[in-house]
Amino acid sequence: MVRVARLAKDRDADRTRSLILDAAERIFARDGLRAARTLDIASQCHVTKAMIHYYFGTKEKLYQAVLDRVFLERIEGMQLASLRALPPRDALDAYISRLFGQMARKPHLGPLFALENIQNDGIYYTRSGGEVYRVLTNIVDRGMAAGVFRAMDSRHAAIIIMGACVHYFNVANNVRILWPERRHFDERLLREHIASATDFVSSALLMRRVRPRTAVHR
Amino acid sequence: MVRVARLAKDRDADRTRSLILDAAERIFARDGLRAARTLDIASQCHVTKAMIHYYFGTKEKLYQAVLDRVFLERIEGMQLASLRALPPRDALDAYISRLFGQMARKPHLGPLFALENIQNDGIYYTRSGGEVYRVLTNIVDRGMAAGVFRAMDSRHAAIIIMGACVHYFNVANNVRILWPERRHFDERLLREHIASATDFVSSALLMRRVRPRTAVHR
DNA sequence: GTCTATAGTTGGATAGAC
DNA sequence: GTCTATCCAACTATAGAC
Repeated sequence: MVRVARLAKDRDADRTRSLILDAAERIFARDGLRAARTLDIASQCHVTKAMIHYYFGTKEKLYQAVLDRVFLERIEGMQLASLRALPPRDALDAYISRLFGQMARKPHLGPLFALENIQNDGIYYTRSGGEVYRVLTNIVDRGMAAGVFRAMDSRHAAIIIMGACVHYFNVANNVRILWPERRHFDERLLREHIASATDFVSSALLMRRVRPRTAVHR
Repeated sequence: MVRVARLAKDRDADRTRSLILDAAERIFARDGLRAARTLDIASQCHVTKAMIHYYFGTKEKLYQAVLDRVFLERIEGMQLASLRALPPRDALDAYISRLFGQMARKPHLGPLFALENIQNDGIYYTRSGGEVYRVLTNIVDRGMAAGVFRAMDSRHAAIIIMGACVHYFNVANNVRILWPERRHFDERLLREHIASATDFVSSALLMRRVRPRTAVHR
């Protein structure tokens, strides 16, 4: 190691802390808590491992801090309280739109939550993360009561809708399965997915009149 | 360690090999390749770590063997070739039904594939795993051509449908978010999910005539 | 606040007896 | 084919200089 101590004027506790959180968020979103390496996190943001322990104590506490931060961001970004007040169709549209707004800004959030659910049963997030699901359940229930959504179990509906929206991000690094001509995550594909998923969910839920087709083969 | 060498008559290479694969499948489905511990796998099936290396060489090769096996099971269980021959609606029903048949038998398959996609970009599975998606794409394309499915990009549709079906298994260990009265994965919930998801996907895709509602509030 | 150096532990893999 | 014992690399976390 030839690196020299950073100049005093370049030291900034808030900035360093936030850089570590940003890097940790990306690394944890790929590796999960157990497989993530503090060295990977440190070198991604050009600090030393010691800094992680100086600011966060342990890897586990850093992980908790990461989830606490994204949880706050999500709660603010989704504006859940306001959704409960909107009429069901508008609330559904707004819910999905805000959800995708967040995922578009940070495509790794899907994997981060997926790993947390699978590997840790959501114990680092669930504390109050369930609100995101419960608001969606509420929207579906109100839509059914108002007669604008088809009848179905709203809790299953919430999980299915969420899956329809977020699965894309879990397979995003592997899209060459379906798009061999593309090797990586792509801005245009993302926009297409958002449009498709929004449309898909609406079609599944909405009671709607369809203009009769001329040719129906079965 | 007080355990004594197993009696010669109780030695069975095929059985041991298969026990290791079973245990590894479960552990990898929770931890992923990197975080999985060979000691965990070994103790789950009451053999020693040494046996894993005797039969499979390295942890990575064991992981590959696990994915190769589930890949074969899936290909056989899905009977993909036959699906290409069915009319679109029947093919879609059969596809989803067979998919859920496999997931019901092994609920950890969802997490196993999710981790593989997120953490390894599918490189241990994709070799030919894309066929499962491509058949679904083909079904959707044929359904649109026949006028029985709504118009949409079939590749996005495939990803969305898959997400609607499998997300449930990723959050299954965390269902107390929505069902506080239940603490664990549950047989009845699974059946409900299968029914809901099947219905959801059909409603989203099918061109159908809906009988007019009497009261529509917006 | 940031660095280097290192302690302490875990875990993948191997050697060799039975 | 299965076991015990052990090697060694990788990793988290700490100590202490600047």
